[in-house]
Amino acid sequence: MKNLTISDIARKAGVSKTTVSRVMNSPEKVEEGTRKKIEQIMKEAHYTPSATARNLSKQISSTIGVIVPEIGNAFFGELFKGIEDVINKNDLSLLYCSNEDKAQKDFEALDMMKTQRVKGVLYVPAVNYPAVRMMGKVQKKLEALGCPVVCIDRDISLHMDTIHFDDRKAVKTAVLSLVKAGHHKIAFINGNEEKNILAIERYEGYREGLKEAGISEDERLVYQGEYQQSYGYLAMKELMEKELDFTAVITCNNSLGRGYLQAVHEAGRADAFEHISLDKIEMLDLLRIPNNYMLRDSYEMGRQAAEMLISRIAFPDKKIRNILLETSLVKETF
Amino acid sequence: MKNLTISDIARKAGVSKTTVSRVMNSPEKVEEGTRKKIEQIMKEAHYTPSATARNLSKQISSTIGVIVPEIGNAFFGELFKGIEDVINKNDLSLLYCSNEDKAQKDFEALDMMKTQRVKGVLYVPAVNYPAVRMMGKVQKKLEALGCPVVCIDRDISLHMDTIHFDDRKAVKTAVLSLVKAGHHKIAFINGNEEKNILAIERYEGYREGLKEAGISEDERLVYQGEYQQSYGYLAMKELMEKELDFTAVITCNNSLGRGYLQAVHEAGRADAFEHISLDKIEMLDLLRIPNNYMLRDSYEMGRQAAEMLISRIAFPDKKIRNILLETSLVKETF
DNA sequence: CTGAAAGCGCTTACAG
DNA sequence: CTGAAAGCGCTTACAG
Repeated sequence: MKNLTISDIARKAGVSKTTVSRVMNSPEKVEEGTRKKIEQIMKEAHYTPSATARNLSKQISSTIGVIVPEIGNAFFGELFKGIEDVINKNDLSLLYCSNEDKAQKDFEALDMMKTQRVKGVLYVPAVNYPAVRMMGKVQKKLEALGCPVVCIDRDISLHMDTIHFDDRKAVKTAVLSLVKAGHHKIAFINGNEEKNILAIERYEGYREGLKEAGISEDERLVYQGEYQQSYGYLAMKELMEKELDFTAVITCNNSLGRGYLQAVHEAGRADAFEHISLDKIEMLDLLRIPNNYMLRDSYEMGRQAAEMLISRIAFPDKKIRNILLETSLVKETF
Repeated sequence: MKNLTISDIARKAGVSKTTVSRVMNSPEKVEEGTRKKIEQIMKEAHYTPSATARNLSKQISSTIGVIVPEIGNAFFGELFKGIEDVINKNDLSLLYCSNEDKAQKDFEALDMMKTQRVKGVLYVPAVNYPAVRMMGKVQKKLEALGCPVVCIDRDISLHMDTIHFDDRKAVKTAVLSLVKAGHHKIAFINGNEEKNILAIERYEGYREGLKEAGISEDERLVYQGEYQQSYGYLAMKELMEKELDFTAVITCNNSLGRGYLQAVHEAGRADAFEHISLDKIEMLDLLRIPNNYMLRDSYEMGRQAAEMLISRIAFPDKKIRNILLETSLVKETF
C-alpha cells in the first residue's frame, strides 16, 4: 500500500496542506469542526506523516544513534536496554550500529550517524584512541557529526559528556576484600590499555589495593592481554601450570571471568581459588556456584547516559558532565 | 559544527548543485577535471550528504527496521547479529525497536517503522495474533506499512515471507532420542500458543514422538505456561514434588531450560534427570556440565531473513517464500 | 481561523 | 558535459 501524503489528506478534507499540518503541530490553532473532520479523515486513511519530510523541513531529527561494541555481551546488552527504555519514553527512534571493538568499524559507524543526521549519539568507543595515537581522527569525526555525543564506559580524554564506572576503586575494593579474607597472593587478569583506558585504571586499583595492604606486587601474577574469554582461559591455565601458589584471582571483565571459569573447571580445580570478577557472570547463581563479583549496573549506566544526552540536546550550553558510577561487591554463596 | 549542504559545496567549487549531485550519483557523467575538484572540496570540507534529503528526494529509504522481542535472550541476540551483518554488508542502516513480547509495544513499533518510512521490516511478532483474535489489527498495520516485511520465528498465518525452525521435528527428535536411551516417562515443559504458535508445533512434536515410540501420553507430565525462566522453574519444582517418577525432561526454549536447571540444582538433583532443551544454554559447556540440546542456529535464521528481505525489496513480485530451517541434536558430555 | 508561498537538502528530466 | 527548474512531503512566517 502506497503511503498517503499531506496533500491527499488536504484534498479529501477540502482544506489546504497548511491546515492539515496545523492539526498535527498546533491543533489549538484550527477551528474545532475542521480539526475533528481532518482528524477523522487521517484516521480512516491510516495516515502517518513522513518523519523524513518532517525532519528535513524542521531541520531536526527524531532518532538517536547508538554505537556499542556488541550486544552479545550481557554487560552491553543491559546497557543497551537502559538506553532503549529512555529513548522509547521520549518518543525517539533508535539507530543501532555496532563497532565490534574495531576502530575501522567505529569510523564507519560515526560516518553513518552523520549521514543519517541523528539528533545525538550514545557512543562506546571501540578503542582507546589516545593510546593508539588516533585521537585526531576520532576527534574530527566527532566534531563533524554536528550533534551532541555522550561517551560511555570508555573515556577517550575528550572534553565531552562522559559516564563510566569507578573501576579503580572497584578493583581496589576487590583486592582489599580478598586480603581481609586471608589472601596474600592475588593473581590479576586484565585487558590492555589499547583497547580500553579502564585497563589502566584497573591495574592502578590493583596496585593501590596491594600497597594499602602492605603487599608487594609479584609481576608473575599479573596478566594483561585481551578482554576475551580465550585470553582469560590461557592466562589462568598458565598461572596454574606455573604453580605460583596464589590463592585468589581477580578478572577484569565478564569475558575474562568466563575464561577463568573454563580453565579451573577443565583442570578440576574449581574450588582451589577465591575469585572476584568485574561484572556478574550469568548462570552461576542459578547453578548455585559460589561467585563473588563487583556489580557494575550497566542498565543504569545506559539509562543515565541517555538521560544525559537528552538533556544535552535540550540545553546545548549546559556545563559538561563527567559521571563516575560506584560499584559494589556482591558475594554469592549457597 | 553545522552540517554543510550541497549548495555550500557547489558555491565553493563554482558549479551548480546539479553537478555536485552528479559526482555523487553518476560520476561518469561529469568531466574528470571538475569531478576531481569537487571530490577534493567535499573531502576537505568533510561533506556528507544528508540521507534525509536524499531519501525524500529519491523516494527511497536506506534503513531497515528490526522488531524483536528483546535482545537480552541469547537466541535473539544471535538472530540480531545475523541480521546486522547482512544489513551492514548492504550499506543499510538499522532502526531497532523491541516489542517485549507485548502486542501493544508491537503496534507502536510498527507505527514507528511506518513513520520512519523504512525500506523493509524484519519482524518477530510479539504475540500469536491468530490465537488471541487480533489478526485484523496486525494485518492492517502490516499493510499500512507500505514496505516489504519478513516474518521471523513466529508464524502468524499471513501470506508473506516467513522463516522459522522445524520445531515439531526438533521436539520429536528429542523424544525419540530419549526413548532410545531408555526413557519412557518424559516430562515436557512448554510455553503456550497465545504467545507463540510454535508452542503448538512443539507439543505436536512431543505427541508424535511418543506415538511413534508406542508410549501413551501422561498428561501429568505436560506443563504449558509461559516461555520464562520462572515458569520453567515452577513447573520443574512441581514435577519433582509430585514424584511422578519421570526420568527425562524436555524444555522448549532456553529460558525454560534455565528454569529447569535452577530447580534441579536447588533441589540437589542435577543428575537425576536426562534433559534436552531447545536451544543451547550458555555457560554449561564452559563449566563442563553435561547438556543436550536441539541446536537452532538463530544467527543463520537472522542472516537468511535479512537476505530474504533484501531480495524481496529488489524483486517485489517474486513468489512468496516460507523457509523452514532444520535443527540438530547436540550432546555435550565431559 | 485559513491559505499561498517559500524553504528544508537533495535528485533528475529536460534543455542546451 | 552542465545548469535551471521542478519536485519529494512536510513546516511556518506572512498576509488576509
